[in-house]
Amino acid sequence: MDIIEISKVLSNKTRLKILYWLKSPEDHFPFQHIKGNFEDGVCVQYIGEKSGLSLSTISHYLSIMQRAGLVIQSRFGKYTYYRRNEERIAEYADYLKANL
Amino acid sequence: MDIIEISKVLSNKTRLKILYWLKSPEDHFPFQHIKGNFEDGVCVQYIGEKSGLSLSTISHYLSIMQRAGLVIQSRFGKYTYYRRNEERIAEYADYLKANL
DNA sequence: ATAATATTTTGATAATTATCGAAATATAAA
DNA sequence: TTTATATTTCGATAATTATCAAAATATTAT
Repeated sequence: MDIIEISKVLSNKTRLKILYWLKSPEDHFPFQHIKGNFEDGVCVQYIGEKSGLSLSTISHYLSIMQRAGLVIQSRFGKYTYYRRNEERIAEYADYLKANL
Repeated sequence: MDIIEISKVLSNKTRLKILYWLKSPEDHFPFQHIKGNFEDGVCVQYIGEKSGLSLSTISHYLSIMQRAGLVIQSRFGKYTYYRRNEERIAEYADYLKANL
């Protein structure tokens, strides 16, 4: 469990918001083409639009979030979906509680 | 509970070490002048020496750690002691568990 | 009062992170 | 197989953080 890597991810307002939005995508992302449910998460475009930052920035954010283990990426055709990695997120909080 | 502020503090190896050392000062700081116990924590010099960084850097680190609520400062004469703020630290982990 | 010691603050530069637009990839659609 | 769309990667610059040495403060000891 890399506290430094995860803390860096959490040191940014937009990344925290992304994590929050992905808790309940139905409430935060109005519609999505193709896959009607949110099982696999939300695609990069939508997250980008909602964030107000450029897609390249958001793509980069999501990749460091995934490297840190906080989200899970899955690609379907030309779309990339991201969803929370609930296990890891809970694990991190537990780890801090026990070791910080 | 400011996740960003606290995460920034935790995004640094030396600051994490300080938090760790302060868990059991007796094990990490061999002796201390004047106050024989560690009730009030450890003084800046010792933390500085152990860290290998300059005192000005460590003083600055400790002040942002205190601003974030993770340590408690107390001054006695010309010495400043720092100790962990266990309540806040535990609170933070709980907060992440519930809200991240 | 003066000198010595501990800590903090300031000012500077190096290193890292944020962020964009453009270019490159990947894949689907025509 | 060209074209259009989604995403990622690259290259650049702005903003923030890291870190030091020197100067300024605080307080004790002479």
